[in-house]
Amino acid sequence: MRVLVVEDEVRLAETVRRGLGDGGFAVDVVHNGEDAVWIATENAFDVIILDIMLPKLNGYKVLEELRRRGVWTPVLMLTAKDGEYDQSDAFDLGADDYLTKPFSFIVLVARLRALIRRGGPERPVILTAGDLSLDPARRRVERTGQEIPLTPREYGLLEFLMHHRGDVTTKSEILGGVWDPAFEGDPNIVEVYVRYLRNKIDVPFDRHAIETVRGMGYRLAHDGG
Amino acid sequence: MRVLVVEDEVRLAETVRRGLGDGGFAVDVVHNGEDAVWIATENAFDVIILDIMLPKLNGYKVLEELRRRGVWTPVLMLTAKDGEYDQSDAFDLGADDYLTKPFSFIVLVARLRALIRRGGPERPVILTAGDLSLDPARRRVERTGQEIPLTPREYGLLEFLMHHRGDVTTKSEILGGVWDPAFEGDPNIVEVYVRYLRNKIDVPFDRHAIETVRGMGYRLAHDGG
DNA sequence: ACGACCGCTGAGAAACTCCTGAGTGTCAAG
DNA sequence: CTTGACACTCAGGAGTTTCTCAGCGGTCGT
Repeated sequence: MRVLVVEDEVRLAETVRRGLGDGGFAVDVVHNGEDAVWIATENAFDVIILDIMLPKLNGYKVLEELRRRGVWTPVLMLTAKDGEYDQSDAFDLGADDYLTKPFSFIVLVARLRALIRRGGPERPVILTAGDLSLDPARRRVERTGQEIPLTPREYGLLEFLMHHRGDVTTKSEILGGVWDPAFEGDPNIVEVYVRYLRNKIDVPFDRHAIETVRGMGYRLAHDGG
Repeated sequence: MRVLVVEDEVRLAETVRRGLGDGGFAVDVVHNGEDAVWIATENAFDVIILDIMLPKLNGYKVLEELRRRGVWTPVLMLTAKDGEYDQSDAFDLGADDYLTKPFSFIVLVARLRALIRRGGPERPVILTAGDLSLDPARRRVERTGQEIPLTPREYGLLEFLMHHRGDVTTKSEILGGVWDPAFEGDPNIVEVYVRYLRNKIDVPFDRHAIETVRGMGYRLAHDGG
């Protein structure tokens, strides 16, 4: 689940990044409106958290520009209580939800989930690979109807692989998409989590659902193993 | 897609190198301004990532010097937030885009793609030679729809030959393009890998897809053997 | 035909990648 | 305080890939 956070207050941005990261979201942060338009145009995020007060291009302009460019990713706007803009403006411009600062983190996550669940009409709500299924809205993974409990990291990894199902993804891509983009630890962590996942989702005596492509990365089979 | 990274912070340079490398870019890294001018003048890069704070010759001087020499490769500058230079200076001097450190890797790649796209016509996404096909995005090679698994080196060699398909490429060119430009080992390695490739991609009882041109080098036939 | 050169080949050493089990640190619940 | 869940680190080992090397055979100029 990829989230773009557009927020110029570094402290707040970091808090949100960490919190959502722990919640299993892959978070990218940009600090001004221009970058926001760029990155949101070039990448497919599941939801965008957009502050109004921004350097270079304020939140309303960003939203306007995105919609003009045909980017219909759900947007949750952050409005200040005392701002010059009225909250209802957000809806007028095509925001899908808004939150007044300061906000509770729990509320933020709940609203995000709701937005994602509503989602875009074009995106299938439930990802599947063979008899493996993953429901992003409920963060639930099943094999033949049987729930498989996963930790947040495991879930993040599986969701990432599901999105790229059939393609080889490199360890760096996985690190960038599932861990913090600036993660500087041992890349071996990917191998370790692939193993954890395999232990949970593989069918005994069957081949791995997650195939190792030596020297390249990993690929989740279309038929889920 | 060749990228030159000019960055003196070794850690950051390495991160960028690895990330872009996995993204299918051929990455060269230099750590100071003088080397940057030299290598960028002598080679045809598709885009240059240029840090401002550099030993010997700072980023602005490098850019100035390159333009003076008639090198018009698109340049993306990395500016520090607290630097003495203003970001708008970058545009004045002929930079095509800039990014403020610290930056998100995703943003970097998106900007690069955009720059390259602006710079020239899109390259064909899938390379073919007869019933051989190579998909750079998926790092996947097929013959009549049947996947042929290759090691990273074998893949690199085949991709190189595919790019020069129909032309004779010398052993030195291959060494420079597929191995590290500073490779100092036995050039016989090329012959060895041509053989490995032939064993995997040739059709039995047919002529070699990779033709030997004695005294010159190798040529990949347009019709793939 | 002969020697010099060039590319081909098989074997094996060296380097690397990935897997795995064990262990540390943190945090929250009991 | 203890326990357990989770995220992550680390080191050893198996297997693969990369590279080196030496001998062989074909080709070319003389």
